[in-house]
Amino acid sequence: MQKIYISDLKNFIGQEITLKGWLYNKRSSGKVKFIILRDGTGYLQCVYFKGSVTPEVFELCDKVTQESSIEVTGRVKEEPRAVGGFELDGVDLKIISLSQEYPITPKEHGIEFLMDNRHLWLRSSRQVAIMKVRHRIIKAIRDFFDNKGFVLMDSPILTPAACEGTSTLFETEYFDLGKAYLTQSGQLYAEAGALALGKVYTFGPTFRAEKSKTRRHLTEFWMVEPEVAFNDLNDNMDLIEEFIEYVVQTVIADREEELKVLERDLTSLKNCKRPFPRISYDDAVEILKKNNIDFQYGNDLGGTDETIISNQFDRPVLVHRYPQEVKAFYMKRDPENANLALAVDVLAPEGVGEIIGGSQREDNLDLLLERIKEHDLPQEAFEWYLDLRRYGSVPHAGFGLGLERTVGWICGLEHVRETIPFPRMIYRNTP
RNA sequence: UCCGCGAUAGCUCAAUGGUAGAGCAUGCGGCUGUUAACCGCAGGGUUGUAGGUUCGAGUCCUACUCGCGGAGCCA
Repeated sequence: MQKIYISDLKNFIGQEITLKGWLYNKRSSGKVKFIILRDGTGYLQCVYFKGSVTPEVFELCDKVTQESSIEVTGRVKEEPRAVGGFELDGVDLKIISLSQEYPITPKEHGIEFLMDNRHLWLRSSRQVAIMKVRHRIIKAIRDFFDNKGFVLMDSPILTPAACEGTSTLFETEYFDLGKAYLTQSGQLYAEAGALALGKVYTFGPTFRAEKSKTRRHLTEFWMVEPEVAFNDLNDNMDLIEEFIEYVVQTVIADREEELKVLERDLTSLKNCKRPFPRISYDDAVEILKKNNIDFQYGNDLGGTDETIISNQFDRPVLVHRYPQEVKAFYMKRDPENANLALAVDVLAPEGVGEIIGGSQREDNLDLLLERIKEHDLPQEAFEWYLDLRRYGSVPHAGFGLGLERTVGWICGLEHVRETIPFPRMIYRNTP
């Protein structure tokens, strides 16, 4: 038998149908019972009148508890008073499994309680909406690169050494080969891919063992990292702009309903069209000074600095050419000023902050060797990476976009912990 | 790691150093159009843990545990 979902109801008006799902909420008014059914595709109010169903069915309406799995049968009609615009005139109700007392009631809860019950919290309408937007963002990201001829080339998750040599990594024993680490970035492998396939992207989980404790940090998060051979910093920024515009515009057009559930004001997101402002690090420092921020030239931009800078603009801003000391060893120096790295960060508006970090890579073997020594990195571990400069090196560039921060921005969420089904944070690895 | 805040009923919270309370949830009753429905009644507590001050501690002090917000670091 063909399964019918709530999202298909417009095709069944006037017909008697059977739907399966869970009881989201119920209300009663003596001789009328209202049961809100959810099935993952939507919500449907089912109405049971005492006069039009058997006494057994009417009694079941009282017995059935929140989140019980149920099967409802009745006639579909349009009903502007009900959620979703449709209503089921119920004739039958079957309980598939009666739920025990459900911990998440239709009232306020604290974040600790909700996080402890994350596996159940995911059933509530807000979380469902977030997961649907997340999925659409992932699809938009993949569509964008696929349509431009990029090849998805996955990078390993277990790696022999730090990619950037700075962050603290999760460590594990790897048979007789000593220690292995959970990757913090697929970028170095993406570079190998770019020199093999021209345009590639990696899209997978990455790990940071930093004891970060802010609304922007997870220990496990997803990152998409495109890498393009023969691209310089400007090409990279062009790609970033086109990419962000595509993802944001596609998602807000295609997930309007979910963003409405999240009460997201779309004004700022609709603004998110090319060209984006591009400012240098020096310009950014000027902005901070004008805002009376005591900022030391040469430092990296902090969270509050980013907020002040991004608040100057009505769409994402690209900040380029940072002091090389605060950036990774593999970034190419600016030929016009060796103190600057050809890096670019993207700061999202509305106080969201950094969502992208990227750069043109150092393609000169000797300079890269110098950088590795300066950063005190073990050269042996990077021999394969250096080979990319020994055998047909080319200018190339790429960037990494943090998926959860992007989801948080588009959904208008305070904290990234709601943007991933099961967040991993410094004080939480359950459920 | 550092700074700040917090822990009381299943959940969210209240309670001048003096008998531990409300809303929601649960159970029972009422209501033929409810929208976190509403109205009435009932059950529900080792106040995070361990010490201390006091005639008396949920409340004051000390330590610990757990969590939350932020900083640093980063996407």
